[in-house]
Amino acid sequence: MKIQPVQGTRDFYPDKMRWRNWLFDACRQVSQLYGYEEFDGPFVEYLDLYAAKSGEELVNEQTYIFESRGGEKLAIRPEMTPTLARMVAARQNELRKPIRWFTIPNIWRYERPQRGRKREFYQYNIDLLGVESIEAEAEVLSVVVDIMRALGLEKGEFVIRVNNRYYLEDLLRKLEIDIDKKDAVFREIDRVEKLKPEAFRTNLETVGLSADQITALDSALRQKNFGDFPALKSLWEKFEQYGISDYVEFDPSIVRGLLYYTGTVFEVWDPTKKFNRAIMGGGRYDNLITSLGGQPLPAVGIAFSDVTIEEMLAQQGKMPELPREIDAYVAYYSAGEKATAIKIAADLRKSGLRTELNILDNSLDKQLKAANNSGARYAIIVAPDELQRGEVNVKNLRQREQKSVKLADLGEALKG
RNA sequence: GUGCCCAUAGCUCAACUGGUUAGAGCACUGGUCUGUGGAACCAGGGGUUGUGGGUUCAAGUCCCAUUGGGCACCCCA
Repeated sequence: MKIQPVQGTRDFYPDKMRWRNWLFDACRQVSQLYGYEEFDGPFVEYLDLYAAKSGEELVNEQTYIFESRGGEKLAIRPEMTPTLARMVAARQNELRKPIRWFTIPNIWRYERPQRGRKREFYQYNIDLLGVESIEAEAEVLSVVVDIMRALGLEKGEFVIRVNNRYYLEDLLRKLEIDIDKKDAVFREIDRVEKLKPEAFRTNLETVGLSADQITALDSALRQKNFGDFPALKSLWEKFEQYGISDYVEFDPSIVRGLLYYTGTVFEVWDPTKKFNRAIMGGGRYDNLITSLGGQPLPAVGIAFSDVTIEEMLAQQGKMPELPREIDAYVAYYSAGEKATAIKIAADLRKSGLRTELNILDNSLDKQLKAANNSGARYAIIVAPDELQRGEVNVKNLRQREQKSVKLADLGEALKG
């Protein structure tokens, strides 16, 4: 019987796992540099947690829902923010503020997999809660910029597109577009880039906008200047102070689908747009904690997944080479030297060196080949003649040089 | 959830319009080389052609279903 993996799930063989760890390490390191702490939560929640505020389609069509044995409606987390909000609301008073948290949960969404989209993925989330000023946005985006740079992406290789939903609402008001039509109009704005111009017009006509309103809206969306809109103006001043203004640009067509965003929204994109989706998405969600029964608490967050970031790196030829690496491989001439080899390996490990011991009683020839494939920097060859002098051969596998070393000096010889 | 494309050894691919025991390169194992690795040469193992049905004298090749992968839509990380 041959069983294939479940659609859209991920197998991480060691080669791939090294990459995942590399990615997670970068996220953790940078987040901690800014004083953010890692947290985690359960990967199942009551469905109601999402029903409240996530997007309708996300909950109704893309969430894995099941009934527990007790008959409760449960959901496998399709995003992390509601869990974060629930946890914060539950201990709101005792938590030190502002709250700087990050997490890398495993997320599930029931969608048709395609490039940059699986059903199972890891999603780095960073959130800053308790800061009303737009300085929060600047700090969170600054972390994001540093992570991208830690991953090897420089200026011009990614761009953070920023907007503010209130700016859009303002725009609708100026164009005298009925506020009741906001959701429908936002939806079209959100995908204006993907729609053909005619489709954009027709869709808005269907919503009930006049030809003049559509033309005015269309040209306003091309305007890459937010004028004197206060929130955006001071946000750009902060970007300047944080030294990240080279990485951001204003884009009035950024809306975001999730319902809980208020004010600032942002997305990270591949500037070549070869990958025609946002790599990251986030924004301000000032009302989510209250809607889950907490006291008012402003919040800003952003998230990206291992799948999209991999696509981004691959697209730009930036996937790192991460070969297997250990410090030493212990080989031995014959079974007679094995006991000594075991002891040497144990000693090396005690001194913190990653040491693989040859475990098959095969020829030296094979052992050296294995040593080479193990990714070891050094091969330790335990052989009778040298052993009589209290020495072993130490072979630098990269430089192909070999010397005989006293057992007592072995640890020192491998440090360089 | 809708439409379309794809599926042959661990990997990348072959196999004329359906026609004899499904091939190659790389990788792997062994040998040339029983105290020393990445080269070369030689040899070898490994596929009931994703799975299950059907058509046919005959199917990797045609049909149906199913599973997985990909692209667009949808949505979104």
